[in-house]
Amino acid sequence: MKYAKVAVESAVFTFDKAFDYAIPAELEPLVQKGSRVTVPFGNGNKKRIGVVFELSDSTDSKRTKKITEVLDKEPLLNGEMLSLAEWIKDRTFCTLYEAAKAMLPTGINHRMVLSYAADPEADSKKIDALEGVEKEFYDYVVKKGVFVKAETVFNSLSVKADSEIPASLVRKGLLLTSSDAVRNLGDLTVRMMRLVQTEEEIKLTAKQKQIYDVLCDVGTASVKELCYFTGLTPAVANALVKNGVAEFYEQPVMKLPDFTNEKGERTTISLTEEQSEAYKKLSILAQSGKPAVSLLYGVTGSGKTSVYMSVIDGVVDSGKTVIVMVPEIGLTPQTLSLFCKRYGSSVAVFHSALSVRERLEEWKRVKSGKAKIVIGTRSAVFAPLENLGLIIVDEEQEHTYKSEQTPRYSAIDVAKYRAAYHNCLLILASATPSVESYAAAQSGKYELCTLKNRYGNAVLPDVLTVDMRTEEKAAGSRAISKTLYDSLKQNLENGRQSILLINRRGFHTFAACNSCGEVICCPQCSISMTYHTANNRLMCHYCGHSVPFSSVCPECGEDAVRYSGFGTQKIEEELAALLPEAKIVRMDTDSTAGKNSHEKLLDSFAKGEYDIMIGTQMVAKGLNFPNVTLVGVVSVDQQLYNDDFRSLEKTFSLLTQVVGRAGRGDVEGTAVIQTLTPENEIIRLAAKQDYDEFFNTEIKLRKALVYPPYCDLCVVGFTGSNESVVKSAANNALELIRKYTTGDYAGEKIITLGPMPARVAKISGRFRYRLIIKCHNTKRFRQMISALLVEMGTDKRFSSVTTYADINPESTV
DNA sequence: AGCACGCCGACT
DNA sequence: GTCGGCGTGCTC
Repeated sequence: MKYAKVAVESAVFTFDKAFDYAIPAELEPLVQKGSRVTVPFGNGNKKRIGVVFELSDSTDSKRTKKITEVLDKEPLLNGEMLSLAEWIKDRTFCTLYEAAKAMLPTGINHRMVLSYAADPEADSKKIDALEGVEKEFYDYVVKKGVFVKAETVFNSLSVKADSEIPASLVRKGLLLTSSDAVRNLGDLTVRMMRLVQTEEEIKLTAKQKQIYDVLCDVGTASVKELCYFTGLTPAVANALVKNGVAEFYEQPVMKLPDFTNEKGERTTISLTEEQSEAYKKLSILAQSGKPAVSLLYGVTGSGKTSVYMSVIDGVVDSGKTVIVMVPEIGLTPQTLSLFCKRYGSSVAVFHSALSVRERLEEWKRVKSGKAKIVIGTRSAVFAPLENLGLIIVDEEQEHTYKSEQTPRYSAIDVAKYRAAYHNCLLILASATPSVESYAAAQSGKYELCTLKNRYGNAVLPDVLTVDMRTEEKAAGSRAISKTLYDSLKQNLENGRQSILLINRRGFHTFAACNSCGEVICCPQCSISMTYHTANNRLMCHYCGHSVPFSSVCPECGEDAVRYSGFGTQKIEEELAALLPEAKIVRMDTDSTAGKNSHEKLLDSFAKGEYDIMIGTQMVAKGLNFPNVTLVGVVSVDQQLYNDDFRSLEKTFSLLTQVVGRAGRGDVEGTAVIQTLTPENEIIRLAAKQDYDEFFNTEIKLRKALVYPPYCDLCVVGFTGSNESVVKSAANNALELIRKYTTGDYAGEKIITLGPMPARVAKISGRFRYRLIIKCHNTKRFRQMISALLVEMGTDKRFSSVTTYADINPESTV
């Protein structure tokens, strides 16, 4: 008998491992390492999906069950990926299956679907005894004559999905169940809605009328948009269609970029002396056949892309493959089209805006060896490329490279793992490297390549810092100073474009009662709600809860609730009033309503169809518009005085990039920064674009206060709906850590802070507490944290609390 | 996390 | 005497 070690889905960290299963003789030729299978698991032998990690001729376990089914003809994960999955489990405290799943495209996932059929051997007395909905349910299944999907029965009979009825019928021996792995595809299209012409008058409910009215106004809209504008659920849309008032139709979502030239066209890249020096250094490292990490530090506008494109040429020519990671692909269409033009169809894009099916197709193109260059966001680091020759991480300081959901991996750490495995070069590129990376480069751990000069004629823009405490505001505006207004107006008159940056975090349009002072908060989260002009509703950005805006205060009953603050929508309104002749476009990262994708908006902005672009941080990054000569930052303070240890670094990086956006062409640019604290050093350094001085001050601070790179941080988080239980769980964990460090883990040098509530203390009704541990991320330390998670996870007192650990999270608040 | 087993109270 | 409440323990 042969055996397989299988990582099983929906296991929990506390008992997760590769479980031994026997391979039945008939499946033996089909079961392979890296393939998915279904297996019976747990007391109920419920069928679950698993991934085969190893094959063996023997087993230590006494009771092995048998693999039921093999789902893949070809293995999905090779040896490298399987060991990488174990490495990720070890470092991020997830289950083996979760780690494996993170490496696969969403479209490839199966889900287990439950179906029912009548048991032919059922006791006829029990059948006769059925009544009501139970009888209806049973009769429906009998009528179908075959196994029928649970979901189908629920929908046709309007039975709720959590109904007890099927379970009871199964218990009585009347129904048989079967669960099957079904491929999770679809999502090729987005569901749109339009009205149908009808002769007859149809009576609509109040809610249906709302959707009807919106449709009358706009003609067509996606169901998602309709729900956003009305605050209703898709159920109301379904009802309208059922009534024959409207109909659904499907519209394809975003397309892959066009490969105008299949083969690609290699235009010559001319490099400056400085660039070609960096290129030579990187090429030697890339061809050395040894693993290496290099930090490519080049000021904004120094042409980092030209340098690493040249390195890629060499690597591709030597028959090897390349991964290029970018922070947020939707906002780098320019980089994207550059790659597609140059390398044609050997480029594959791992793009969050692609449909599930398109993602799967791209993944298969890479897996089959047809595509050799993968460009994409965080998950692109798992691209199934063989023979990797180079990995590039663009804007390496960006937080998007760290996953904040299970598995909580850092794509840069994974890239290091893969670079070591393939003996290849990893390039971390940035204009403002993270303090940790730059320190590593200085200590010689990374190879440092520096580009100090801006490319071509571009010069640093003038930076005006506006003191918002004393500065006069533009007429009728609360957020825009006269200086900024004058600059915008002048720029507009000169026929040039401007970008206005707004920090969204904590800087939204909230609603408060002018009579009693009550701020309208989300009932499930400890956060104030944001006013949206588009649908006149208050929305919670954490859980999505929304209510119509009302000026009557829920607390004191006075008609005195007003909204205020400077959200992007509010700024847009103010600006439109100030500069009525300007064409303004707004870009929100979380705006769901726009019919135009970011890419389209950016494209029309680049073509000059708009004069001013307003947006949140993402507009500051990686864009290159030669006609933009003015950049304004509405307020920098929220970002600067955020109480995370990285807030100075983030502000510096943001400001440097924003300032770098202005004047990339031949015309000198201007940047206007509005702040309440103009004396702040960070603002001065960013205005000068002086990274080195920033680094020198910041690294001293990190050393004095013991923060990375002088230690690692491990956040242990506790969430649950009962605050006092969550709190006592956190206290108990602290006790356990004390016990460990004086016992089994004596000598482990750590500093524990907390427990304290997270800054957003409650999300979706769940309270959040955390411990912050300053530590060194060693195997022994991780073993201690594993032990802690297991002990917390098995303690009955805390069964209602979820405990997790995250090493070096993106933020500690 | 699920899921079943098992040992107590409310009902036929 | 049976149904079903949730406390407890296990998962190859």
